[in-house]
This record gives sequence, C-alpha cells and structure tokens, in this order.
Amino acid sequence: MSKKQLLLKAAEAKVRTGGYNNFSFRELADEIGIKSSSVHYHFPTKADLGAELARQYTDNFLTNLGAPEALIAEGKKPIEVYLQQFQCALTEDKKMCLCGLLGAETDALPEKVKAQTQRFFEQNINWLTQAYQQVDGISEQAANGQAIATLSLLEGAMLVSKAMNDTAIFATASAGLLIKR
Amino acid sequence: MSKKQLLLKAAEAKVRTGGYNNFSFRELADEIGIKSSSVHYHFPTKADLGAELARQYTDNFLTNLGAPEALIAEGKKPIEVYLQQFQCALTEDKKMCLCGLLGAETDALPEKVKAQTQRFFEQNINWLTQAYQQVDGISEQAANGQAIATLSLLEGAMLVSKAMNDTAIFATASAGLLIKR
DNA sequence: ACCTATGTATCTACTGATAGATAATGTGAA
DNA sequence: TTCACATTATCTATCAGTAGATACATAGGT
Repeated sequence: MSKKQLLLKAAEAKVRTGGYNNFSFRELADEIGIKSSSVHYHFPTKADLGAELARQYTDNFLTNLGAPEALIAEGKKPIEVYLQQFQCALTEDKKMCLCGLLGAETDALPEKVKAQTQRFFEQNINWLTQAYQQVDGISEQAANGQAIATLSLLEGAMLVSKAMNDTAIFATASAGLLIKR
Repeated sequence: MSKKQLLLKAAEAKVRTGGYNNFSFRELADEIGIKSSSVHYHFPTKADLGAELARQYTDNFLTNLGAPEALIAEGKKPIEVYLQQFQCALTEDKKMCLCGLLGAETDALPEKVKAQTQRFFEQNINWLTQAYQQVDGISEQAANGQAIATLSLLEGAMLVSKAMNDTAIFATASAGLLIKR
C-alpha cells in the first residue's frame, strides 16, 4: 500500500471519529513514519486531501454495493444489502459514516470537500431510487422519496448509535426498513 | 443578556456549523467584544463551555416542546409538534442540531461534553417513548423502538438536508412520520 | 539529467491556558 | 457615614504547543 493510500487511511479514521478538523498533517505523517512536509507532496493542501478522501470513500462505498439490478439478479434484496453496508461501517469500524460527518459540518468545509461530500449523497440517493423503483415497481418520484427517507434514517441511526454508544440502537432504528410492505 | 449567555450563543452558532473544533475562545471573545482571557473567567476550560452549551441546548429544547400529555390535552399531536421543532431548527437557523453534530463526533469530545450530549438523546428518546405510548396505546418497549426510529430519522433528515443544501429534503424524508397509522 | 519521494528548517498564525493588574461594585463593621 | 475588605468582571501580557504551508536540499531510481 502506497504512502499516499496510508495517509488517506489514517485520515479517514480521524475524520470519521471527529470531523474534518480532527486531523493534522503532522499527526498523519507521524502515524505512517514520514514528515509533515512530505504529506504536502502528495496533497498540496488539506482541502485536496479531504476532497480525495471523500471521493474515494464514495467510490468504494458504491463499488462494494454493486448495482441494484445485479443484486436482484443474484436473488438478493437491495435495501437489505444497503442496510448491511451501513451496519458494517458502524459495527466493524465503530465509526460514523465519513460523509455523514462531513455532511453535518458542510458549511465549515472547503469548497472542494463540500462538493465531494455532496456527491456521496447524490449517488446514494440515485442508487436507492433505482432500487426502490425496481423492487416496488413504483414511480421514480415515489422511489426518490423513499430513497431520501431511507438514507436519512440510516445516517441518523448511525449518529444516534454513536452518541448513545450503543450499536443495538442502529438495529432498532432500522428494523422498520426490512418489514416494510 | 449577560456576556456569559452571549458567549454561549456565539459558540452555539459555530458548533452547529462545524462541530466542537469549529470555535475558539478568541473568536467568541472578539465577537462579543471582550478578550479571550475573560472567557476563561466564565468557563475555566473549553470543555466546560461545551458541556454547558449542550446542557442548555437540551433543556431549552425540551422546555419548548412541553410534556407530551400537555400537548395532547391541548388537542395537539405530539409527534407533529416534535417534527416541527426539528424543522424550525433547520429552516430558521439554517443549521444542524447541536447535539446531532456533537453526537456524530462523540469519540473526539472531552468527557464532560460527551456526557451532556448523551443526555440530549436520552431525554429525547424518553419524550418520544411517552408520546408514542400515549398516542398509539402501545407497550413501552414498542414505543421505545418507535422513539429511536423517529429520532434517528429526524437527525438524519437534518444531516442530509445540510449536506445537500436543500431544506426540501427534510420535508420529504420526514413526510412518512405524519401519515403513519 | 530527470522524476519521485522524502527530509531539514523555518514561517506566520492561531490554540487553550495562566499570572497578575485593574476597576467597579457590593458589604459589613466602626 | 465612612473605611476596609471581598467579589465580579474585565484587562494586559505571555506561554508552550500546534496549525498549514513553503523554500530548498537530498537521495535513489530511470
């Protein structure tokens, strides 16, 4: 794994714990054994690092999911798979969603980072809209509403679980998604 | 309004915009026209200020709501009132819920602040549990599940609305709460 | 020679925090 | 009433630590 990827990995852990202001170039450098000035070689500014972090997080998140059609073709329920991806992020990493945290503090972020964070939500709403259209056979508009509600519920469930320091809360909050209809 | 309250008011705006690390004693002091050292007179440490901020926010939030029984007695629907309190926080202040943001970054907070943040969620879940018990006549356990789901949905709806910079998203995400049952 | 990746050294700005002075106000006793 | 002291709220000045960023040098591979 390249130093650049190691830097992003270290940054992800810090941002998902305490937000964009919760990491510094010095901390990241120390953690992977280089100097802070060398971090500037890979990422000219902190905003560049933050934007790349959100970009990769979004891409990995969607790649791991796969397309809704593909999941259906495999006999899987897309919303169930989607829910589990959120649950894993919470229970395995014991951390908030990166873009959930960044989204909450969006008005304090550099423009680049804000744009990449917004992209995460756009792509996730698109994914869920497609999933609901295909599973429930509803209109795009209705599916879009469902998508926004589902995304909101899951981001909120992570947030409340973290705040209460109780992962069982996520399961309780999201239980309704599975028995619906 | 006392200088102490003015400091808390200025801090609230900053924290609700960018989290606990998004304010400094100097900024607050400049904003209300005193010196940073004077802020330490009112709040010995930053953690003390943060804890008091979360404490007052929680108390004001619940006071403004009123007890669920009292709302029912006035012919109001508690869940509707609760939803509107969240919506106002988002549309009037154009900011995230203070404790929503603090809850998301809970693992990076001083112990004092974390404890007060957790208290916000406990109290809100209690309030909603009582509301659901009284409105729907369901068991405490079932009502508690509903409470957690509702709180999660609303915190998430605020978060996604902020991230997408579109307050209409909050309405879309929370629409399901009103037509339920 | 060039490119990639790192290091040394340093800059300015800001952080939370502290010590100690000052002024205004309040309070209790002679 | 007046003097002595205490309390409240602010100030000036300063500290050590950390922030992001830069200029420039260096080492190793092509």
